[in-house]
Amino acid sequence: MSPSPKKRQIAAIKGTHDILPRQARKWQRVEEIANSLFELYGYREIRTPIFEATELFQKGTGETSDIVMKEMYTFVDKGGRSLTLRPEYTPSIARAIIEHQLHLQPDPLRFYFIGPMFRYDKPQKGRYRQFHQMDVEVFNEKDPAVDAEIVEMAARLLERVKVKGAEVLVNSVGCRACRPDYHLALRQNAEKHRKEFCADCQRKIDTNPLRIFDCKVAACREIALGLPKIIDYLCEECQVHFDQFRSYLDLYELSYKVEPFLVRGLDYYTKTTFEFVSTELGAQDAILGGGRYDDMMKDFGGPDICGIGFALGMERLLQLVPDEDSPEKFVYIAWMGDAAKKEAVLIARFLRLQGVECFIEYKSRGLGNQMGRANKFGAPWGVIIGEDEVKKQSYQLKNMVTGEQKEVTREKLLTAVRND
RNA sequence: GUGAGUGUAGCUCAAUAGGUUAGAGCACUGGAUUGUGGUUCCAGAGGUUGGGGGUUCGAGACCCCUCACUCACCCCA
Repeated sequence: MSPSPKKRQIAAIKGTHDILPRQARKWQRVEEIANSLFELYGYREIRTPIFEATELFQKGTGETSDIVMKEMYTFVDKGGRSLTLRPEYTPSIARAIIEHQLHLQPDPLRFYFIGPMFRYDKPQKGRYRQFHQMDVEVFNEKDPAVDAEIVEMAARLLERVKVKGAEVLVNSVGCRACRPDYHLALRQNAEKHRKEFCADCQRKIDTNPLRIFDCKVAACREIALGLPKIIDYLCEECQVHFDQFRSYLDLYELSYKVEPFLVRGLDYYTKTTFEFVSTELGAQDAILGGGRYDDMMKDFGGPDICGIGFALGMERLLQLVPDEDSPEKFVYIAWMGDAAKKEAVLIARFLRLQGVECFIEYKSRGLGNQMGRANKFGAPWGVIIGEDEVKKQSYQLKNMVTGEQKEVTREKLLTAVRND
């Protein structure tokens, strides 16, 4: 036969990452903080499938958005259905509400979720193909007070996970009544400067003039400053909404910046939009972004209820969350000989039943070796079990920090370890 | 999708101008010490130099392709 084929190492696919135990511990910490905070505000977790009908995102996220046009993981299943791994979460929640008629139930329509999203982007710092978002959504609350509430909640979250220096940007993008007028004015105005813009911006004049504000070319920025601002074109309703939103932010004593050029990338946003940015993240500087989407449910053929929410990038957030080395709290059980091994297993079972974390290894090793491992793993306690201990039914308990050691019964062992 | 840069042990990095068997520190395994850890000493294991092809007497180094990562564009969380 031909020479055996070379083994090719199978690696995690592009844009995906393993979250190894040390890192996972940090994820858990942040997730727990987030979950309990959201619950505190009356939000409840909702979990939906990781893939949906492709059509859901085409309609919900928007046919013209980059996400739908070029970034979706879409495939056909064996039944011939076109499915898509969710690139964002909002359409899934909207779908679930309509499907289960959640708006007719007595529960509040406030939801949160943490999980993976998928976009076929070119990976770079802060941007991955499988990434994770925290998602928060409120439905059927028109009042601008709720807009401010979720911004405040987001700010509290960052505070609790000790992220410093994030800036809060807010804006209003108007509604279906006032946005067309603004678009027209913007386009006409930009048209006057067409020759002065970069090639990209010239194209944007025709496709999506709002995007001109995102351009980083100095000349374009210069011109952009003189272009009309959405703020000056808001209809009465949107203007009042925005003013009240701001007054509630002031009530919360939250510092923020009105960023008239803040444009959210998805088509469905109306009125309030906001974004938290950090200068420490590089080009992908948005930690979270969100806004109001008052027309989405109706457009889905569902009830005419409004919505507002935000998505937060976990990978980006975790870059900013300081590491915390929480001390280990487990008991390392060292044993010598077969009789002691069985005794060690029983002691481990006993302690675990009592809610004490313990660690036991089954490979026969010298005591010095075992103490060395206990130390290396950071165990604050070591228990030593040999033939004598089995006979006496009492064990050597060693404090790995002070080096003190004493003989204890099973019950004394438990109380000593617990009271530490 | 576009452009630029970088890939050597698990990690951080060496290897004169292309020249023998690719080295070091940390980490890992074992021993000194078979009932006592952190220090020390000794030893071991670990690499087709990201992968493939080419130039050459000879390639970790040079050329081409490819893959991955990084940074930026684009876009977004």
